[in-house]
Amino acid sequence: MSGRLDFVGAQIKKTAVNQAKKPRARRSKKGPGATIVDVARAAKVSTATVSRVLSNPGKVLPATREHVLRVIATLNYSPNASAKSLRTLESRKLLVILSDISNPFFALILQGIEEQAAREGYAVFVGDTRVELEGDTQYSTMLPRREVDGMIVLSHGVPTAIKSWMQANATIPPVVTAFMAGDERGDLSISIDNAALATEVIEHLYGYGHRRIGVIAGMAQAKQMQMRIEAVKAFARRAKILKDLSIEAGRFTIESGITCATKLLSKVPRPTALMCFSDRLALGAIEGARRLGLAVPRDLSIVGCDDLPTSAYLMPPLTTVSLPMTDVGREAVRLLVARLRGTVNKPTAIVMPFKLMVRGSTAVFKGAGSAVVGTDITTVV
Amino acid sequence: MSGRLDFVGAQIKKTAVNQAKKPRARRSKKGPGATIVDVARAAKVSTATVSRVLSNPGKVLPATREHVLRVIATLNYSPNASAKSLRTLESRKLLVILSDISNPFFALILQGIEEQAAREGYAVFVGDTRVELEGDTQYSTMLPRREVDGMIVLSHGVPTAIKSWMQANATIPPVVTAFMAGDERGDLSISIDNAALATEVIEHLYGYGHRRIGVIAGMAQAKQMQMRIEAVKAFARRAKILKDLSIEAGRFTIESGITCATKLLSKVPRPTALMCFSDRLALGAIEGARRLGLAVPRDLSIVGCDDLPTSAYLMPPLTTVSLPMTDVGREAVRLLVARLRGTVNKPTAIVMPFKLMVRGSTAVFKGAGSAVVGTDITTVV
DNA sequence: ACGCGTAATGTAATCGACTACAGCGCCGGT
DNA sequence: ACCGGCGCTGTAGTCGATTACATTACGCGT
Repeated sequence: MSGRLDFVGAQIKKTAVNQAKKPRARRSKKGPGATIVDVARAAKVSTATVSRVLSNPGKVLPATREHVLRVIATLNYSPNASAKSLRTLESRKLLVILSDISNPFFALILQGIEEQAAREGYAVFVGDTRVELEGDTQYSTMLPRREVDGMIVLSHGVPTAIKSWMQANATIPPVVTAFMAGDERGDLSISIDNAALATEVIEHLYGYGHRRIGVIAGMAQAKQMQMRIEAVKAFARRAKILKDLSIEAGRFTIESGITCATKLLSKVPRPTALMCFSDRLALGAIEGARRLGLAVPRDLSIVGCDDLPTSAYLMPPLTTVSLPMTDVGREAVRLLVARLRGTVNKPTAIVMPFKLMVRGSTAVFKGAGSAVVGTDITTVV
Repeated sequence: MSGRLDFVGAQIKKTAVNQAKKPRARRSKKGPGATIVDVARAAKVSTATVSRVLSNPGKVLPATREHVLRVIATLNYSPNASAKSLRTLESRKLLVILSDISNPFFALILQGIEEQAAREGYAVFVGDTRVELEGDTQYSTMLPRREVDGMIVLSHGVPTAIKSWMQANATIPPVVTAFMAGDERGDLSISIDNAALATEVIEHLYGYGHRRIGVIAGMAQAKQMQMRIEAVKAFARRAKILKDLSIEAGRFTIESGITCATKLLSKVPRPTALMCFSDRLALGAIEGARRLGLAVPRDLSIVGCDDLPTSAYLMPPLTTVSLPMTDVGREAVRLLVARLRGTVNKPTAIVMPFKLMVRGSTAVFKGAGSAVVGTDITTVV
């Protein structure tokens, strides 16, 4: 801190001569790859021509082009990607950071990303931060190192290393956040209206006559979960059921769902409905209820969120909120690529739709401890 | 085809002079990245020293090292990955090819891969071939282009482009196959004993008294599925129930499970048990049975395969075969990295264990059309 | 015949980091 | 005092592809 520049270790010298050039021995038998020089030599053209054949075929005489292509095929040449990106300053690779790839929620987003990226000619890296490992993983260096042209963050926060790197650059960084909220969001974002979502769910439960409602929120520190919680509380306050609202949080796992449900259901009087902020939590909640001898939806209504492909096939089919995971992934790539192309150069927030899917896990509440199984009518698959 | 080398498009000339060197203008204000030259200049050392500070710190005087590190921090320098791999001929990246990332089976393998790769200092690309798109995607060029050092194939086949590239090289290629069987397998493989697996499942059903058994095999053309089918048939032949064995195949989706189950259950006499080659198929089968008014396991026993995290929480909890997806992923990376390091240089096949998890979806068959719900005893969670 | 534009190709600088080799300073031995 | 050796640094060539600029050939108009 108080350090002067007391550095003296290095000495600068001009060293002498430039000895007779003895070019270092070229590796005699190279491994797999033929290089552009090999091709040029074999085809008796210059490397420039070879390069043009591949990236600018119009500028080359058809006869030449075909001849070169034939040589390329013969030598089984494929251009070295590192050399190319070194020269062109772009890698045509994207990085996706997420917290748990084994969670189908993220896997579905990733699928959308991968699909669209492939379509746009980009390859995709996956960085799994394994929850809460947030921040400074090896992945945060990939953007500054130019290993990737851009990145998409699905995790619960933009790594701090990236944030500072972002601030160093005046322009909008090539980073898109998906499913984030508020301050956590980057300049480019794809998200949903978490408040509206949560409101719609609790309205559904309220409309079914539920007044004592429990909320299972995975990872309460995540901003988007806070927004949902706030919305739920706001509704409850308006509906004057705030004192009967209880909230538990943990992680986004089935086990956490069981634990939270168990806690919530041990309250007296017991909640008649649980809203869970993910389908996995809901699955856990159903299991927790089962262990307490409660039947869903007879004794307890449960709502999930995400609408995973399997949720419609649970017993009972899960009432949940369908989120456009795959579309969000695709949209994130579109936005990112637009930014990379320069088409987009100001902050952009895209909000995607959601849809409440009323299925068999919620029912109308009919007074003390009993309910009528509701509405197969509204069921959607 | 009959073409002589009639190519004359290119002319070779020696061109004249080498004009006074006017080095092209260096871009004045560069984007994000400081380069090693900038660091060297700012630190008043050579680029060699900077490079050594980062990759061979022992060879640099501590005072110098710290000084350089300080400059690096100040300039926010991070080395350019392309330049590095161009020089060193390694990228420290791996490619994973799979057929459907949204399938938790693959996602779990990928999780293991990613985790181990990160530990070993490799980053991971995901190539989703979206089933049957097999073969010649953009991903097959990544190895020859040296965009990645190695690859792991989880899909239903090694891309042909890779195969031919592999043959061009004498050595064992840096390619590991996982969950493949027989001829499809590469020189380096991680797999399970599909025959033993299938045999154990059908023995379980047979032991419970089932004689009319249906098999739902996703993607029958995949070698590993054929092996399971063969094993099942072999057992059935020995047990003299071959004529009551029926097999349906489709894809590895819930919908396919429903379809296949519907077909199998419409036979007369109806099978009393279904063995499904994945948990998703099993979930579909349960749904198919439900639609026909059959209760599981009372009217029908169902066995899955994979043991996805959610399967234990279905109603009824699914009897299935637990496969070590995550371990397979980890093991694949270990093997691949060993090959890259040269530790492994001959064909290696690792066989991983599996475990039948008897839960609530199978029951003892008691004569015509009724069964006793079996063995919560054996239930494992 | 001459000049000039244009199309096709070649030449060589360049991207950024790594590293073999060479230079220099210093210490200890004789 | 001199030499050898070791330790730290610097110099410059190299990895492979791209591309600005130079060069040449050729066609066309006057």
